[in-house]
Amino acid sequence: MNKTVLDGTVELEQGNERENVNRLFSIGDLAKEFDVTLRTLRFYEDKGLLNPRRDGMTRLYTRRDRARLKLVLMGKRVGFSLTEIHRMLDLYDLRDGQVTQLRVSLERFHEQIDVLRKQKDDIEQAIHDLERTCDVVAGMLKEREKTADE
Amino acid sequence: MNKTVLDGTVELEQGNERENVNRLFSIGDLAKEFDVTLRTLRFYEDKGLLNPRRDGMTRLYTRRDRARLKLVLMGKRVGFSLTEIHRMLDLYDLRDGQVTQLRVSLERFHEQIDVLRKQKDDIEQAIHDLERTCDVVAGMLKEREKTADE
DNA sequence: GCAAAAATTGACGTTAACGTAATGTGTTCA
DNA sequence: TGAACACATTACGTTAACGTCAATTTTTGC
Repeated sequence: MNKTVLDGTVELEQGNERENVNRLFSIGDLAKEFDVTLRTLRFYEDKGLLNPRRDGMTRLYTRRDRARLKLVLMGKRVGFSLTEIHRMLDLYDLRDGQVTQLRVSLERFHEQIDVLRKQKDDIEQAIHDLERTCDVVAGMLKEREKTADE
Repeated sequence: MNKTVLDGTVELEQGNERENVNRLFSIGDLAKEFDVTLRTLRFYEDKGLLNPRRDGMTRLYTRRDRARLKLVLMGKRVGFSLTEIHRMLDLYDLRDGQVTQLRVSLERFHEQIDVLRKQKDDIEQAIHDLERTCDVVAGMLKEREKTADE
């Protein structure tokens, strides 16, 4: 069986590299891997999106933290705010159960899809307008060049 | 022949309501018509997006100002920043220009179209991602409901 | 001719998502 | 052993696009 999808990615459970499962990441590791700054990671922690362990003062990120980070970045890519992402992560964390929670987040996703679709339509409209404008300008150019030639 | 497209809208030239062509709008008129606040209109002016005449202190918006406002709001709708909109308005204003100017603005338009196309692609990608996620969550829901029934 | 409605100009406030010092601690390694 | 790193905290700065008073005029309706 696969590991839970809600950790961000579907990964096959395999026995090899057993150590790797418990691997810990430094803040720099994650920063490099996901191309974000240290500040960003600390900021996300501040906002409750991540909560790595500590070795003294130093942050130690587990594989689970890494997965959450992936989700955060994915959420951002598709246009969610950090606050929205936070709520969704909370939902994910209630993974021992509630069907209703899953329903809620599913609905959210669909709403967001609608938003994106509308944005897409608007952009298509804008492209269309600009193309038409281009036609007009091109026409003007032709005329100018013609009368200039005569 | 139609009025220039570069005013933002193509409107048929008709003789009726001759006065209407020179009609002036108060700041409140436009605010109501486009559902923006007075602050917004003054802000846009501050940013050089609009420049209504004055009757003493009071702003008077011409039909042209109104058309520009339309463009601004349309630009915002499709996700442009005010700065980008500003640049585009500048281009629109080059309409009595020389051939070379026309060429330049034509090129800018094409660049802008490319930008829009890329944005559109990004959004489409995001939509796909979200749809896939929806599938996954929907699948989980099915499972939960099933095991709950047993 | 006067109160109410509409406009005016400041100027500080707000939210999101970090950036950017400034300063300090702990480890490494040539 | 000391210069270079990686990490830490604190805290003010930034950008966009307005919101929100406040304190005054101006304009309009009756």
